Amino acid sequence: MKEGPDIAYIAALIGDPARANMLTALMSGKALTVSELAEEAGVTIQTASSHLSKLDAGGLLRPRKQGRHKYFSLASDEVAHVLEGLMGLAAGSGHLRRRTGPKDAELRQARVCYNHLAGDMGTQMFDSLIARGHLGFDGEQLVLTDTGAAFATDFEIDIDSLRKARAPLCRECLDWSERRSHLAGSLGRAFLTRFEELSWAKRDQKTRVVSFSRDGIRAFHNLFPTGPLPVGG
Amino acid sequence: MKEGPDIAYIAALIGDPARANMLTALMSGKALTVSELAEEAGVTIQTASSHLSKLDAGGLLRPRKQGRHKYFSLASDEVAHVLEGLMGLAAGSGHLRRRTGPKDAELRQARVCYNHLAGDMGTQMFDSLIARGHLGFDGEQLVLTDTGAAFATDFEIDIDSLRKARAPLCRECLDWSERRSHLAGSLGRAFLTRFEELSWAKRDQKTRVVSFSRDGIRAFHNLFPTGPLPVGG
DNA sequence: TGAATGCTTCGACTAAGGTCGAACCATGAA
DNA sequence: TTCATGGTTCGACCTTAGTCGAAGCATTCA
Repeated sequence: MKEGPDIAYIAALIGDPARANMLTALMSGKALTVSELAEEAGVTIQTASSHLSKLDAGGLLRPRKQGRHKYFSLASDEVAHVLEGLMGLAAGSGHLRRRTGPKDAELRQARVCYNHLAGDMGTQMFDSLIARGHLGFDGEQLVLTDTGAAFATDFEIDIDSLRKARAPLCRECLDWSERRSHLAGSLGRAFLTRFEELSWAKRDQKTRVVSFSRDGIRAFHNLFPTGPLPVGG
Repeated sequence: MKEGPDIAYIAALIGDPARANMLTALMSGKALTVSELAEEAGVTIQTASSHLSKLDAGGLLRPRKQGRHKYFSLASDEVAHVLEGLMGLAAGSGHLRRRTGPKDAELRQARVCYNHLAGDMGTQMFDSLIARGHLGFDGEQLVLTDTGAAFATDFEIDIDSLRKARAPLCRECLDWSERRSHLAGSLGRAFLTRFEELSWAKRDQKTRVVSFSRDGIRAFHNLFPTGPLPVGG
């Protein structure tokens, strides 16, 4: 009995535990099959199939058929963005899903948040970029400075083509585990991609954990120092 | 069975139609009593009370007692932001709640979106500010330019004190009815407040409709022209 | 053609939770 | 105190929808 978009319909879609698990899994940015998502959600394949068709009907997913597999990914950045926001609210109200096993600690250290780096290392990177003046705020809006553009270019990230794309270059993303910001947007993704290219880190396929090698960690801290600035730095 | 925040819990809270109606009503930014929210949601007071205590437990609301009334408002900007996002997804997937009555048209023209102006006039204002160079993008990040700051100051908006506050100055907000951007953030609110101060517009108490007077519309279009720019403009 | 794999559909069961009437508390006014 | 009003709590009802077994398509491979 009212005006406006049916927010309850979408929220109810996300509000089922099994479906929420699937969506969370898809936050990694990867496309997953029905059976993988069933496993992820802890339900049988039949139920998963039913859930996925509902999510699809709600426009939250993008399905693709390949042979006898059916792959699902999130429909858009907007969907991912809303999910991020919900995670923030859930973490804020102290509703963590569970705190079992070692995976949780790893997740807090470094994980993928829709293709960019989140967790402790994500916020470290963010803080360092801010401290060096590579990122700045214009009235709380996150912007890439000139030195920041040069820095990224040095790291072999093609800023110009990122700027041309429709997607936001840099966005601030609130980290649910740290309750602090990290870098999202196409630049955030580009950084993570470079880390993988350089074999500094690789993503776990199933858990969103990002594991850095020893050399990777060293190089990372070298590139994104967090200590006191050197004079003139 | 997983890591991370319990997104399903929050989404399920929003996912009930009655609760979603209440939250939508609170998007006006006003604090409402239990009975008002019950009316808004179309349920009895008992059920409303039960819903509200759940929403409160989930950290989505901020309750305040005054005498024998109990007022609820949204807990934070973050909550409003997530709700906006959900509206965008719902509108995008074509799930409008209903299209009855004249209210819907009025809502599309001008409405309140958590204290800033949305709808057709909201996007007009946004487009005009962009076209005049008062707002700009830094890699798709919305920023207020120097001329924009001067423009706002001329309109008797105290930019400096807005900048000092924690809240973002200007944010891009995707409009569910227009599928285009309008201006959110503290600057967006300041503009709407000025419109009311100048009696250009006033808000309907119950429906989020913002109705402009004839003079108000004229002044608005004068201030935010959308046609071709005058030479040298 | 047949077998195996991946996914969908159907139907029946079950549990969760939204709903309201009725009674109960709290505040404020007379 | 007594009454009226605003909210909350309790209990019973009942719809909704998540769940899985079983059967049915579709695709690939031998």
